[in-house]
Order: sequence, then structure tokens, then C-alpha cells
Amino acid sequence: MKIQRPPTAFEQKVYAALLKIPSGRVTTYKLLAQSIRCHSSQAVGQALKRNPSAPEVPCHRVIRSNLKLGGYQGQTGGASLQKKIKLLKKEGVDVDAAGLLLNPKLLIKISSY
DNA sequence: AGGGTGACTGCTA
DNA sequence: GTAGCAGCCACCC
Repeated sequence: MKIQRPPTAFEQKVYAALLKIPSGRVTTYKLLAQSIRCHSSQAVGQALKRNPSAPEVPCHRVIRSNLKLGGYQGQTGGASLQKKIKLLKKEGVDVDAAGLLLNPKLLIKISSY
């Protein structure tokens, strides 16, 4: 079991950007990183993985650049992924059973300015 | 202060 | 389409 740490300024930035994503829309780790002035998508992934505000932050709206879902609830595939898929479909995002985004037009760029 | 890890991305074979 | 390698930033021990 991993201990929880207070969210850093960077993480809070990531969560703030995440909350800007409207319902029925999704974004990639990279776009999210750029919106917060970060040139690394991996750092964003770390923040989401450490995401202490699980359901408060719509981390399920973030997918990989290959149009496939990344992970969910600290896992990179498994039952949690299926849950994520269901959630996205519920919001109007069509995704394949494998986690592939069937409608890339739903991808948006966040504007923090 | 130093080293390793990761819910990533891009290019090449 | 799949597989391997390198680059990248922030976090953790």
C-alpha cells in the first residue's frame, strides 16, 4: 500500500486543467501537459497516477496519443480499464472494448489562458 | 545529493 | 500492426 503525499503545485495544475475538460470530451496526456506549460507527458501521467482526488478529478477523460486509454485507479489495464470505458461511453464518448477511441474528433486542447 | 521509476511520446525496424 | 530504443519531466526513496 502506497502512502499518500500532499499534492504538489504541479499536480494541482494538472487537476485544474483536467476539470476544464467539458463532459463528452477527452484529451491526451500530451495536450494536457502543454496546457500547463509542461513539455513532458510522462510527468502528467505521474500526477494522475498519484491522483489523490480520484472521482473529484475526471482523470478518465485523459487518454494516450495513440487513441487508446492509458490507465485508471493506479492500474495500466484490467478491470479498472473496463470501468473507465464504461464511464466514457456514459458521457457520450464512443470507445472500443479494447479501450480504443472510436471518435478522435472528441479530442480537445485545454486553454488555461 | 544521487539513482530509479512511470496511467507517456516519437521515431525506426 | 507490432516491437524495440531513446528522450523527456516530476516524484519517491
